[in-house]
Amino acid sequence: MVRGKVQMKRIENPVHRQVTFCKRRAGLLKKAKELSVLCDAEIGLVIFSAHGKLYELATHGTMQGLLERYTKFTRGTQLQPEPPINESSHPQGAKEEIHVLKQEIGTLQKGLSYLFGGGIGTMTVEELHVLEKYLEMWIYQIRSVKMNNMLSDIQTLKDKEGILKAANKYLQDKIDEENSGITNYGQFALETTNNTWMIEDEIFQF
Amino acid sequence: MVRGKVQMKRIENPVHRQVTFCKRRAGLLKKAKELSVLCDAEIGLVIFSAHGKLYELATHGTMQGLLERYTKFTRGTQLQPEPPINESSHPQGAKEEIHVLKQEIGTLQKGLSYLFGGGIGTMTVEELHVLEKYLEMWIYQIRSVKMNNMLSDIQTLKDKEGILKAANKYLQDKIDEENSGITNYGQFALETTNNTWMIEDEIFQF
DNA sequence: AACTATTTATAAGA
DNA sequence: TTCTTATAAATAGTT
Repeated sequence: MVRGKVQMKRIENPVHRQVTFCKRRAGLLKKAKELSVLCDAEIGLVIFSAHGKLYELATHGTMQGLLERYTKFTRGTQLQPEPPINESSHPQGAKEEIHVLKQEIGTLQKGLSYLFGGGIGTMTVEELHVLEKYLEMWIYQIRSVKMNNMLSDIQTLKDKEGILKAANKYLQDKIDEENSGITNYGQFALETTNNTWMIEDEIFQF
Repeated sequence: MVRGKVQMKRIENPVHRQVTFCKRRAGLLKKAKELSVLCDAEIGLVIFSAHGKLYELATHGTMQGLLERYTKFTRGTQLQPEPPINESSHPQGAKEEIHVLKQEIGTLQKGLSYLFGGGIGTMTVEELHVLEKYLEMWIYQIRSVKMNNMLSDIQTLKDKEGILKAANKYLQDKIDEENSGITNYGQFALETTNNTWMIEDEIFQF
């Protein structure tokens, strides 16, 4: 007998939980069928028990058919509002761009799930190959040669910087040595911090 | 008030049908949530009204996640682990965000390889086209962010280089001016070509 | 949307 | 699981 309201939380007693699961599952499936019949609605119901067992109901045809309908229905709203980003329009806000990018990825993930979860037709080996090629290309491009080239450019510039600094210091030392006690030209080029250089009275900041 | 048992057949009166649909739909969704909470079950419920409107419920995460699980379950295939994407250190700030993006990509990649590795994909040529577009866009955007950061690094180094060159030249001029006709120290630091610098007798090549 | 007479679902015990 | 039964919850028809 029902003694008072049931608390809306997980039933801790495993036996009770299992019994309740059986009963309510049956009830839910029944209600779903009734709604479908009475109101001419198409209903899909998927239940995974805590232990991973699957129970399902599809009222108008197969679950696969329903998922296709669902995919078609949601694809329009989930995938389409996908504005391409123009990175040059946000030259300063890398942060903002990244935020949008994250959203893009989320949407994409969603969209892909729909595409694959409720896809239509059968994929041939040929199609699989095409898709594989795309993924390979994708990964390859992320690690692309262009990236390597840019990294190498950066290294070259860093090397140049080191040599220029050495040359600068050498010249400074020469001046100091030559004019010690005679004339004081002051510091012409001085690295005051990691990011600031002072030449004569002018300060350059990176 | 309820007068006798309800006949388990489509309600012909459209107004009654609509009202019943609203009420029973709410009840069904509530029951589904309750079953999920009480018995720790993952439930997905999709309802298309007679007029095609969609109502849905997914209790653990998203519907697409559930559909993935459903697809996986019904296909009886297993998910293979996926190696992470390569790491490329970046000196500027957006590093962390990019790392997160990479992880996101890894997750998606995982899902994709499962879906494709499973060998039972269901995609039309049309859908493949859509996916193709999205992958292209995605690649472009990820590269964009990385590219921007790297370009900014290069610019900073180039700026440094320019200032160092200016300092170098300034010092050289001072020496020339001071010691003209008296002592010839030669060229301490001289850019001989685009890629070669000579300091004293040593030649540095980039 | 709110009300209420009934039916229906179901928790606990067996 | 299934049956029983006391009670809670859902809801059909009305306002």
